[in-house]
Amino acid sequence: MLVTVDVVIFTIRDGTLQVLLVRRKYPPFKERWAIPGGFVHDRETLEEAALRELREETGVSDLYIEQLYSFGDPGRDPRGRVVTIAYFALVSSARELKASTDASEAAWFPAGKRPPLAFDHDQILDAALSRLRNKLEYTTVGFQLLPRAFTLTELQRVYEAILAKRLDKRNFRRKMEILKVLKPLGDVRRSGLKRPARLYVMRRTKFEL
Amino acid sequence: MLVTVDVVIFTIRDGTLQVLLVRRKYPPFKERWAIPGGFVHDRETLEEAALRELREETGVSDLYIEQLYSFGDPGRDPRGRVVTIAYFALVSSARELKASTDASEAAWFPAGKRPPLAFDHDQILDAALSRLRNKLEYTTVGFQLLPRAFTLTELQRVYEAILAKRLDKRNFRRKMEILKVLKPLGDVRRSGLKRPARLYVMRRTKFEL
DNA sequence: ACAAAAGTGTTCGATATACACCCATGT
DNA sequence: ACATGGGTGTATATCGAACACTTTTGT
Repeated sequence: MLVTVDVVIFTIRDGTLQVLLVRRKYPPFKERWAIPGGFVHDRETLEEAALRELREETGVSDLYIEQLYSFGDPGRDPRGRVVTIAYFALVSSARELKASTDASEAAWFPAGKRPPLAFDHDQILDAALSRLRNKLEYTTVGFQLLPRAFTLTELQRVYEAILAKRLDKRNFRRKMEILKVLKPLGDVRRSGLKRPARLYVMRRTKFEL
Repeated sequence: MLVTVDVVIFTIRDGTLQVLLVRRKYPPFKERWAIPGGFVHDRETLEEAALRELREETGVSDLYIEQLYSFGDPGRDPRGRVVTIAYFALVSSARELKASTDASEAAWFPAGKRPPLAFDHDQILDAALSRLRNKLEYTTVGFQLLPRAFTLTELQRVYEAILAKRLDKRNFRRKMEILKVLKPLGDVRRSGLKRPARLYVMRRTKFEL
């Protein structure tokens, strides 16, 4: 029986939640877009395999990753029995990513507006999305999508992009304050023609996440 | 690479949350207790495999089951690379279970007071316990541990056994009322020398769980 | 009559939501 | 001076936690 890992890689681009997909070059599902993934090697843990796939696709390695769910219906891959352990990962929007992999065409798609995917990858992506939305509410995963230093408005835009709804600025800021994870940097970001915004970094907390 | 399913089977016995373990007859971990499990067959889904293991161990088949997490560290099984998809299942305390399997010795242990287990099964069991406790708070999984008809006190005892703490009777009943999942049966249970308790069944809701 | 478990409301603090105006900056 | 996004507080509704007495039955 074959075991693979598939990694749903999210980032924020242009203010929307986007997911990295690769275009398949061979059958089955030739030319269809799919979630990046590959076989688990003999001496690596499942998470190491997921991190390796991630690094191969994006070039980055130190980031948030979490096991999502395992999919193994017979027939999900027409070539044979393949069980996949799905992971999801969050990449900071500041990271410079390998433009497109040597081996395969890769591109970012808005998570909600994407082409139909190969295999059961639509199902996997939906599971990742709903897990991400859930965790956003009771953890600090959202911070993983931003660069080290960020403004409160940027953070709020991340939440809004993921939840796909507008949030109240004052309530949002109060909630963040209660979490006690924001450390003011004293510094500001001047982004052009308006009042500069204070910068924050995430305080390392043992809990949350 | 080998793929197995392991199933953490919970029930309520003597007012405590118990888990079904089997004693291993062969190395590795000969004589140690372990979570029941086995290989995934070629033409069955992962969940079907988990249900089959469950039926083989307990003789029951229509019950609550849910995928928990996958464990696949190299070295978790000294015989070779084995990835296991862990499930957890809830068996109603009313069910008559096969006393002990033909093939292997099986027994119930209090979930909190159990012997050290084979492989990484302690880790799996801990994960199952914390998942169960979590889900208890925002779903109706707890009902799965009771027979079809039950009293409110019985239901409260289930919650208390799982959370390992006492709950307030009035607050508990109000919470159940808000859930709108209790259908009064009109009938009562006379259990001896005291006031009879009203019986309820769970109303089938599409949501929850 | 009494022992034993069933059943029932109210108060209070904490948390979540709705809502509008002034501030600092660059041009 | 004005346009732009940054920043701030209060009032109300909702939810969870604490808490004690009366009712129904069998003996």
